[in-house]
Formats: sequence, structure tokens, C-alpha cells
Amino acid sequence: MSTTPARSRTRKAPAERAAEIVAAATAIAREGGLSALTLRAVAERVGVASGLVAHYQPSMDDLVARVYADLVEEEVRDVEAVLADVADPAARLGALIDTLMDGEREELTVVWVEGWAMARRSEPLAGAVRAQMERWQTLVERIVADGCRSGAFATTEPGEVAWELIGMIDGLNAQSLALGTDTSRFALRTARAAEALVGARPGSIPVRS
Amino acid sequence: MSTTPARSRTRKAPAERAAEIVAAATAIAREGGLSALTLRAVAERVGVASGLVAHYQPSMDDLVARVYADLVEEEVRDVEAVLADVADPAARLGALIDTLMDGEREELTVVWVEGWAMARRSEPLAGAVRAQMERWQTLVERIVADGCRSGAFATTEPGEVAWELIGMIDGLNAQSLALGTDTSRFALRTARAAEALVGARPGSIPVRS
DNA sequence: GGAGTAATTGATCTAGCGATCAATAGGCAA
DNA sequence: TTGCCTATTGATCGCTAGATCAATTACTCC
Repeated sequence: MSTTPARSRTRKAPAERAAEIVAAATAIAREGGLSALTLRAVAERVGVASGLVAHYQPSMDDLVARVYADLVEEEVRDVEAVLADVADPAARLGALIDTLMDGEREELTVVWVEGWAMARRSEPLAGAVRAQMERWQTLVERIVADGCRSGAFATTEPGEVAWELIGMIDGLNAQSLALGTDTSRFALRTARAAEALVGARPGSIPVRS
Repeated sequence: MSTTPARSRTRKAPAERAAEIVAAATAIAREGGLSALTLRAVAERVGVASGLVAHYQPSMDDLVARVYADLVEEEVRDVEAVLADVADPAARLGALIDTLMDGEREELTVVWVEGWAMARRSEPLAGAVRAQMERWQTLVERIVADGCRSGAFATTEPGEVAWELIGMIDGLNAQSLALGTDTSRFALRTARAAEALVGARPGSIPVRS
């Protein structure tokens, strides 16, 4: 009665199965946040017994951290791809703001906010969160430092300014998530604030809207 | 064997007991975040059977929302008390930044971030989060509007600017929580960004450090 | 001082989580 | 075709969560 009727057992190469499991986990997290990422949810999505997921993963904490890192990593790469086409530092910073605040990153914002909250209870996740934040910081610092070299920006602490910019943008995204509003309405104002932070001429950082 | 040895049953007036339970719940949330706020944790802290907590609370979701609202409400009042002594709008905004970013609000930041994350799974909490954000927004908007009247600030949208300021500050606090660093190092820079947002003369918003 | 009210207990139910492991069976090598 | 290796199963354990409710008992009022 309680046994699941049938299951056509398919045997795969360990590497393939492991990849399948991580892929399913990533999809679940993207759709429902990190809190939806459970052993059984992954198993069901792959179409496999729950024990198999556990077999391929040392612990769920590790899988969650891994998925978090993968998702943010992918986001960083997306943004880097967008910025690659933009040469001017001011325009690059504007494109960064536009991209991160275009109102179509709600799914990632959920992951981001849940990461902050859950990191307090999971050491692996805490590490992943810190690492991925530094990833972002490095990316932004480079833009700011470039601007300083070209004379468009003027600050003696590009690293600190980068942290501040990231914190601002994340906070506004999180707020929009909680309120159910669109972040993009903050993009223009954020550009003005960014100019003050990097020491750019007012109006020199262009954003779409 | 499994029964707890003894318990001196003390009977109290419903109102008193209810208050006791809410107080204990608030203390737990302050110390360990909203995720530490469980039926049994509250019962243990009050020194009472778990069933009694359930008896006084329609559901834990409601209690969590209530506690969240109480905690933020108290924070808002604290800040209002600090700002009451400051007449000048620019100085008021500076005092707001100083107070919210003095690095001693970690406990509240945990509640705040967990609130964002948990609100997705709890309708009562989602309502409380929205309500308390509006509380903050009203407070900040008033400062900005005052500044516009006095000529210290110049913006046509004090309400939107208020949202932006709150989002920024919350984001920086959350980031500092995740990184384990001190928010206060962002206060000065945040004041510069705030000047750009409210349309104040650079350097006109004073902060402590 | 006795009775009745209702505050309080604590065992119990359901549900979900991660983790474990003996048993099973798929697919490749010989 | 046969046999072995191991990928896979699924039942099960231990834990924690919120919720429920019949039984108990502390207090108040007459």
C-alpha cells in the first residue's frame, strides 16, 4: 500500500548521475528558493530514490552551499558578459546598475536573501555567501578603479566603494522583493548616488530608464 | 521516565499570561532571530507546557508576525527618540544614518533579514514586514520633506527618496551581517550618497565618524 | 469549606526534515 | 550466456516542528 507502485531503475555513470542531481537541485533553488531545496524534492525531480541523492552528496548543507555558489557564479558571468561590450567605465557602472536592477532578477534575489538568512545556521553556506560576495566586490572594484584611472571617477578607496555599491543594490532588490514592487524604479536614483560614491560628475553615469 | 518530574502549576489571569508569552517570544527572537522562535522554545522560557502557548496564540505564524512587528516598532520608537533632539533636517538625516549604522543593531538586522526570507512562506509575516517598512518610510520621508521646506534639500519625490535610503541602509547592514564586519565603516560614505539623493550640498549631512 | 469555573498540563497526532543501510537488480566483462 | 560489480532502492531511524484535546488542578465565589 505504502510502497510506490513501480520504478524503472536506470543505471547511470556516477559522474552523469551526480551532474543530474546538481542540475535538478539548481533548478529547484531557482524556482522556489533555497528553502525549497530538500533531499526529497531533489530526488523526486530527478525521478530517483531519496537515498540516491544522499549517496551522491555528503550532506544537504553542502549541496545547498554548492547550488548557491553555482547560481551566483552564473549570475556574475551573465553580468560580466553584458559589461564586456561596454568600454567606458561610467557606462559600465551604468550598465551594471541597469542589469542588476531591471526587475527580472527576483528569483535570484530570493536566493540571495535566503542565503543571508540561512548562512547563520550552515557553515558551508556561510562560506559560499562570503566567497560570492567577494566575487561581486572584485568585479565592481575593477570598474571603479578603471574609472579612477581614466579620470571619470575620483576615489581613494575603490574597494570600499565597491562594497557600498553592492550593499545598496542588494538592499534595494531585497526591499522590492518584500514590497512586491519593481526595482527598476530605483535605477536612475541609484546612478545619482553611485556618482557621489565614486566621485563622478553628476549625471555622468548613464542608465536606461 | 519520559514525564517531566514536576511542575508547580501557577494559574494566572489570561491577560497576564498572554503578555508573558509575547514578552518571552520577543526576547527569544531578539536573541536568536525569528527562526529560533518555536512553540516549545517559548513554552520553556515562560516555564509552561507547550500546549499553553498554543492556547494563547492562534498560530505560530501569527505570533512570529506579532513579534516581528513589536521589535521593529520598538526600534522605530528608539530612533524617533534620538531624532527628537535634532532640529535641523540635515543633522536629523545624519543622526538617522549614524543610529542605524552604529554597528550595534546586529540582532535587529538578523530579525530583519529573516523576516524578508520567511515572509515568502507566511502571509501574516508578509503583512507585518510591509507594514513596518512603511513605518520606516514615513519617518524618513518626513525628514526629507522637512529638508526640502527648509531649503537644505531639493527633491520632488521625497517619498521615493525615502524608500531608496531605507533600502540602501538595510542592504549595507545585511551585508555587514553576512561578512561579519562592522556597518559603521559605511556611515560616512552613505551620508555622501544620501546628499546626492535628497539634493543636498555635498558635505552638508553630518555623521559622527 | 465546598463547588464550579477555567487555566493548565502533557501525551499524542501529523508532517517534514536529513541520514542510514541491507537488499536488489542493471549492465558490462569475460 | 553467465557472473560479478556497484548503482540504486525504499524502508526506516531519530529528530523537530505546530497543533489538538481530554484530564487535571488552582483559584474564586458563594
